[in-house]
Amino acid sequence: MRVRTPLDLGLLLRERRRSLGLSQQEVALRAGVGREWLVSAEQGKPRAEVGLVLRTLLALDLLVDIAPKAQERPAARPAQAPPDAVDLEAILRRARGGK
Amino acid sequence: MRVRTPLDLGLLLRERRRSLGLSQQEVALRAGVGREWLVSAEQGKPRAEVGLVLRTLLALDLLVDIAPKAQERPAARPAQAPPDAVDLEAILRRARGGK
DNA sequence: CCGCAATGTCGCCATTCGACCACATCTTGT
DNA sequence: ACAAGATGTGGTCGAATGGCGACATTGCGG
Repeated sequence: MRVRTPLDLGLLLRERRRSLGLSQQEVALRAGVGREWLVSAEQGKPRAEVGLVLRTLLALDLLVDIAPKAQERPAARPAQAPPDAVDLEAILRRARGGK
Repeated sequence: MRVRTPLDLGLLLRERRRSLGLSQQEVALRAGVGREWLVSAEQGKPRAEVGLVLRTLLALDLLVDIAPKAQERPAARPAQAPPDAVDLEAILRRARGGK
């Protein structure tokens, strides 16, 4: 599922927990968080700590994948090669500072 | 990229920002967070707020996908159909309480 | 060599978090 | 009807958050 907001996250958590037939108590225990925390997390609390969130997802056997948005539509082939489509500065900067 | 811990998240954020040739300042501005926050987020702060994290990912055009861990290896086809593979209770519970 | 932008730290401070306990509902099974 | 479990809510309390301003470094460009 695609997650864009804390709300999405909450719904996902709840649905997954249910589909596994677990109680909030059990999940909270496994994830090492308070039951009350889980309650608000499932309700989409935006200020929950990422650490706890990740632990919870893990406890539910959920994998998190993050990737760059697919390239903006190629628009049926670019007419002329965009002259300054590339940010030279950026590339150089990256090359220098690059790991 | 697969994200399992706040550390992974931090590295991802940093790498992505760099590959886009943006400064922390710019990203922070776009995401609506403090620059200092971004600094620690990129360093893997475990207690950062999910809300801010999601906003930042969005500001970097990153998509978050969460899905159940791939089924445990089918082990070359399960010998006999697992008698109690399904948790009846869970299913019932779900059916009742279901949205 | 100087200056500047980028990155990291630090302290201040009002706000909020998260664990825990107690209660209030609801639902379900007996 | 009653006991038991799940889920939500409210309050307490110590601890940490995130934004901001001020600096310290570093690296590069001119």
